[in-house]
Amino acid sequence: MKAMTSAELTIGQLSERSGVAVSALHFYEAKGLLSSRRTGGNQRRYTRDSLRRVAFIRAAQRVGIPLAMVGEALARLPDARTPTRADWARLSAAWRGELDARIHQLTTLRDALSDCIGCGCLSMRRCRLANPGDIAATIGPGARRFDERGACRMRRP
Amino acid sequence: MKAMTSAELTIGQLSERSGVAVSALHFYEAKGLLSSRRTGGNQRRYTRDSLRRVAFIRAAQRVGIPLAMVGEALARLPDARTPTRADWARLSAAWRGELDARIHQLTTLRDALSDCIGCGCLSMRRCRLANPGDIAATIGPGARRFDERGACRMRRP
DNA sequence: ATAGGACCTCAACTAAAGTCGAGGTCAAGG
DNA sequence: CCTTGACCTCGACTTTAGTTGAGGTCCTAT
Repeated sequence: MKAMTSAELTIGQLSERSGVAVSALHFYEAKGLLSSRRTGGNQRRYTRDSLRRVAFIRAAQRVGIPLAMVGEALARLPDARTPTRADWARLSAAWRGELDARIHQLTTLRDALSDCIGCGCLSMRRCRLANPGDIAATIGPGARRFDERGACRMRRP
Repeated sequence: MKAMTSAELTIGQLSERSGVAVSALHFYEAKGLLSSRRTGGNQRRYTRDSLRRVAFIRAAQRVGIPLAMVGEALARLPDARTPTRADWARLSAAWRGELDARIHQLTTLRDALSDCIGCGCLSMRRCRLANPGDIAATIGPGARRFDERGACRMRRP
C-alpha cells in the first residue's frame, strides 16, 4: 500500500474517500461531470476539489436530480482554475432553490394525499392528487423519472 | 364518440381521465398494478376505482417511489371487492409516513448543502453532505435510483 | 357494407445510471 | 524475473419505466 498523502488523488483513493465506485467515477468522467489529469502511464490523477464535486453529484442524485442537470450546473464552475468558495456558493444557492421547490412539492403532495385519498374523493378533475401541477409530459420515449415528476425548475434551456 | 357514462371505463376513457397514456396503463396491468375485466371482444373494462388506483400510482411516482413498491402497497388492497374508504385510508396512512420521511431527508440535505458546500468545507469524512445516512449500497447491477438514495423506509421484505 | 377510430398483442426500441468482465498496462515487492 | 494489485479501455448487460410500430380485430356511424 502506498500511504502517500500527495496533493493529487488516484481514482482508487477518490473512490474510497467518496464512497463512489470506480466504475461510476469513470462514468461521470465520460459524462463530463468530472475531469482528471493523466500520468505518464495513462492513469487518472484528481485534484482535491474533485472530492467536493463528487459529493455534490451524489447529493444531487440523492434527491433525484438527473446527472445531465448536475452536469449543467457543474459546467458553470470554472474548469481552468480550482473553484473558489464563491463559485461553489453561487452553485449552492441555485440548488437551494431547487431543493426548496422539491420540498414544497412533496409537502403539498403529502397533504393532498391525506385529504384526498383518505377521504374517499373520487373526482379526478378536481383532485389535487391527480393534478399536482399539470405537467403535460410528452417529451420522448423511455424512462423519464425526472421530467414527469415535474421536479426540476432550474432554468430550462 | 360514445358519450355513455357507463359504470365501467374503457382504457381510452381511463387514459383521458387520468392523464396517463394507454401504453402506460397496459404496462401497469402487465406489472399487476391494475386489473380489468375483458369484454366479449377482448377489450379491457375498468371499474371506477381504477381511477383512484391510477392516481395513487402516479402520485407515488412523482415522489420517486418505484412501481414495484407501489405494487406491493396496492396488492394489499382487496382485489375481489371494491376497496372501501377504510382500505384506502390504511394505505394512505402508510404512505404518509413514507412522505414524511422523504421530506425530512430532503430538508436535512438542503440545510447541509447550504452549510457545507457554501462554506468551503473540504472534509469528506465529517461532511453531512457526503454522508447523509451512509447507505452502503451494493445491491446488484443496473440503474438503482431509489435504493441508493436510501429513500424508502416502508417495511422492507 | 364499409371506413374510421379505438382496441388488441407482441416485439423492439429508448433512456438513465451504472456494473461486469475480458484483455491489456504499470509499478513495486519478493 | 515474476507475481500481485491497481489501473486502463471497451463492449455487453442490467433495471426501471415506459413508447413505438407492425399486424390484426372490434365497433359504430354513414
